[in-house]
Amino acid sequence: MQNGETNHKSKILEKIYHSLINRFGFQNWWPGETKDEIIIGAILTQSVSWKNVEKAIDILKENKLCSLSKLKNTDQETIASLIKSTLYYNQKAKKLHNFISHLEKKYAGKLEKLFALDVNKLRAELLKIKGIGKETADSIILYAAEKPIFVIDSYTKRIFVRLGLAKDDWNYQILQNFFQTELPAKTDLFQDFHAQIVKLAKSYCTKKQPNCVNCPIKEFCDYYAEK
DNA sequence: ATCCGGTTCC
DNA sequence: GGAACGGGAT
Repeated sequence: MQNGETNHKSKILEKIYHSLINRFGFQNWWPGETKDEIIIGAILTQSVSWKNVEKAIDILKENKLCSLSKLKNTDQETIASLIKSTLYYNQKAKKLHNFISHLEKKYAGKLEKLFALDVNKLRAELLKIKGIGKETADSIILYAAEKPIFVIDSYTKRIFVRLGLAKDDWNYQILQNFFQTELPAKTDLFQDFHAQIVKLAKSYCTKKQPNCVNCPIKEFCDYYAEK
């Protein structure tokens, strides 16, 4: 049985999530896209907005190159030239190749083989690839492999520090443990919760001049209470 | 702590 | 036209 404190936080998280859903509706993230596209998107979106990524994905699609097998046979310079909109295009072209060659070497190029690993092994495996950090690994696991792991990003940290549920010095791992301790390990829930967080961060809980008055979860928020 | 180096918002 | 955006490697 859980102690009172843990149970209390679970309840608050649950209320927060339902308030978000009530305002924004269920966020159907990465619907209808292939696993390849999700992985490519997860790498390309590092440190840039999704707008930049969409442009690059569209161009890759126009060139019939938006799959891992196609990118495998495309040289880095060509890939880089097509994904210019994602800022660090040379690095990212290399990262895409790193992912693909790791998959080739250890999993016969088959995602199903890689994704057959359990969550922890899969994460460790992804983190071996140069260019795949925690957030990218977890995004791939949650949205492409469809296994329950809670994705942390700077939005998550900003929101939950403002709420008063997290401390400013919590690192990625501590933050992730917090969510995974307090929430049931459901893929659907983790996928949508993260999407709701992104939605809130962009629409209300912005870095500068957040729109607290109209925020759907202001009633739970220390930051709002202190204003 | 700095590099990477396009796009968006003011 | 300049700041802000913000993940990963080193």
